[in-house]
Amino acid sequence: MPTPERTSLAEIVAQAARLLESGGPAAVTMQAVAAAVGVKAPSLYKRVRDREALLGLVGISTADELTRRLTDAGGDLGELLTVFRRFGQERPEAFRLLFASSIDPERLAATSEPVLRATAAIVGSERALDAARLLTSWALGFITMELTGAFRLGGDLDEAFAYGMRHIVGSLTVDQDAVRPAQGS
Amino acid sequence: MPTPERTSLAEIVAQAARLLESGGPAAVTMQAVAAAVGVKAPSLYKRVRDREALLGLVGISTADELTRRLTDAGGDLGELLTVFRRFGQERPEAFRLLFASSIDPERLAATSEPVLRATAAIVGSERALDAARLLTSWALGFITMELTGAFRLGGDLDEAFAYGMRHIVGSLTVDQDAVRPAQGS
DNA sequence: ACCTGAACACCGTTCAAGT
DNA sequence: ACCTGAACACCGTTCAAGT
Repeated sequence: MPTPERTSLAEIVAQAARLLESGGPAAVTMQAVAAAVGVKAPSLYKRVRDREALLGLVGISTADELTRRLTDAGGDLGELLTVFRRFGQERPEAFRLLFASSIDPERLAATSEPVLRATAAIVGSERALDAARLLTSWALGFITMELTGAFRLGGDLDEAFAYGMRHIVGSLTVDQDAVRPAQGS
Repeated sequence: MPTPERTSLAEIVAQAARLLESGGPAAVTMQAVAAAVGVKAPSLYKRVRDREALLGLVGISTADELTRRLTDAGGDLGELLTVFRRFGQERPEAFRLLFASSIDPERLAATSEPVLRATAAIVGSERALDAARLLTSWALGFITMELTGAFRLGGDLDEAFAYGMRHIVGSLTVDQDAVRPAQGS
């Protein structure tokens, strides 16, 4: 005789994400997730293959949320970069998970899309991919170091972010091969 | 009556690093490390506070190794970036650990030193820190995405790296405030 | 002074048994 | 058809007892 469902996959993923953000990956135990959705641990395996798959689903939902924010941000490159950074600050654990685990290529492509459109408008579709990778790499590295606390030599981080943004975006609007190097200091 | 030492802290850290690289963080169990150095798990606690502290020591030794390579690389910025990338490719797990966990600020300062010297020579000591952060962020992000396999939209990664390097290094030799934007595509 | 077996708490996962 | 208790393997860590 059928038993009524006491939870859902969506709720499981949501609670796992909540536990991740509040206590890091170690806090996402199957028992803690089960308790959060009002069920015992073995029941989770009806909806999820194992813990790794569950974390993968959290990663996917994180990617989708980021995609939504980027899409809503409009086409300005500075705006996109700022939204990206703010997302990392608001959900540091989810952000780390997203770029630590490997995500489904199609989801990632969707996340890249707003950035690609913005770079295409500046450097043309030919160079849009390289430019998007330049921007994404820099922002990812900056946010990672900011979250890890690797920026400990002092200085204003907001200013450092603006400095980087100015230089990176600026470099796209210049034909690098035509730039004559300035003298030192 | 004293018992002769059957291992050493250095050997423990070395074996932990070896296990990390060959099987990821999950392979670094206290039992596996103990077996690798010829001892039982409880004995490790004579030399290491707990597993987390052991991984911290692996991180420190990784930072020191990276510092050594960067110092030996000379002062050319492109050379430094290439050495950085190669290190990530050779020791992906150690690289990930290094930038995931938080490392002792002094060790990190030592690692930054070669980069800071190189940027100071180009933009002056005033802006050396911001410039070093720009370069390090970009390289860290690029390597992270390369290792995770996030670059799946095709294209030549060596070329993408060279593209980024050209633009980032190039942007340092230009006064961004004086650059007039080019028109789109 | 270092090493170990035994023990404990905790976790992921499986499965037979319940409804 | 979903849920659970019981069980298993495995892990980190502690500690009394060995040498």
